Amino acid sequence: MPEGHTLHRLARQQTALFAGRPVRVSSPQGRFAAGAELLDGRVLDRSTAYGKHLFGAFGGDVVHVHLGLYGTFTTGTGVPPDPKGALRMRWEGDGPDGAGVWTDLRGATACEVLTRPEVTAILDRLGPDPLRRGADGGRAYRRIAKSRTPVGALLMDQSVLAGVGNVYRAELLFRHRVSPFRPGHALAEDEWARMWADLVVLMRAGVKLGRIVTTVPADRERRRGPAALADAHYVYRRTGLPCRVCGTEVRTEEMVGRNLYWCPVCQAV
DNA sequence: TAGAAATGTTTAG
DNA sequence: TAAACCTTTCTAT
Repeated sequence: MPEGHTLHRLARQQTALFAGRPVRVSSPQGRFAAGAELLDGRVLDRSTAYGKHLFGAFGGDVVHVHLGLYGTFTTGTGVPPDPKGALRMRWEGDGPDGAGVWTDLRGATACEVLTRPEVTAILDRLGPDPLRRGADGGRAYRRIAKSRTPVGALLMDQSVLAGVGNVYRAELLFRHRVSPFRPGHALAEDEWARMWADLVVLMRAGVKLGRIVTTVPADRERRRGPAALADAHYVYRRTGLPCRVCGTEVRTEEMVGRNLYWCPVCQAV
C-alpha cells in the first residue's frame, strides 16, 4: 500500500514506538543479515520519511527502506509471531511504556544500511514532498511547465514530485478535471497551485487514515466507517464503471508502464 | 497448483 | 522500451 502517506505514517509510528531506546534487529530471512548485525542493540534516534523513502537513523548509520510495489511492515505489541515467509527485517523493542513492541518488514525493494552522505544523495534526486513542512510546490511547477511530457507521467516522476504514486496521480487529475495526456507546459500556474494545495490536504488525510480516500473529506469518511471503502476513489481501478460525476465509463490505458485511469468526458483536455 | 495482479524503481538494450 | 526484481494474495483451472 505504499505511496508517500504510508511511509510518513510508518515514520511516525516507528518513532513513537522505538525511538530513544535500543532495538533488537534481526533478519530471519537472511537477506539483511549483515545490516541487522551492525545495528542490533543500538538506539534508534528516529525514523523519517521523504517521498516514498523511509530512513531509520541509528547514529551515523541509517537504515534505508523502499517498499517498492508490495513491501509491507506489520507491527504489533507483545511477543512477536514465529517468523514465517520471507521476513527481511524484524525490530523488537520495549515500547514507550515498557511493553514489548515489534515490527516486521517483508517484500521491500530496498532495505540497506547507508551512511549520511549516501542518504543525502538520495534526497538530492527527489522533488518536493507535499507531506514535508515547507515543501515548495513551485519547484515541481518549474519542471512541469517546461516539459512536453504528459502530466500523467510527470506526476509519477519522483524527481518532479516525491511521494505521489498511481492512486494519487489518477485521483488528483480527476479532481482537477485535467487530462493525463495534457503536456506539462499546458498546465497553468494557478491550476498547479490548486492541485498542490489539494495534494497536501489529501495526503495528510491519507497519513491520518492509513489509506487513500479522495472522494470524501477525511473526517466525514471516518464517521461513515467501512461502508465508505467501496467509494474511496473517483477513477482509480474503476475501469468500465460509470464516472461518479458524469456517468461516462471510466477508461484505462498504460502510461509509462503503469495503469492509468481517467474519465474521458470530465478530463477531456 | 498455476497464474495474474498490485499503491514502484532500477538496469539493460 | 522492456525486463528484472522484491512477496503476498486472490482467482481460475
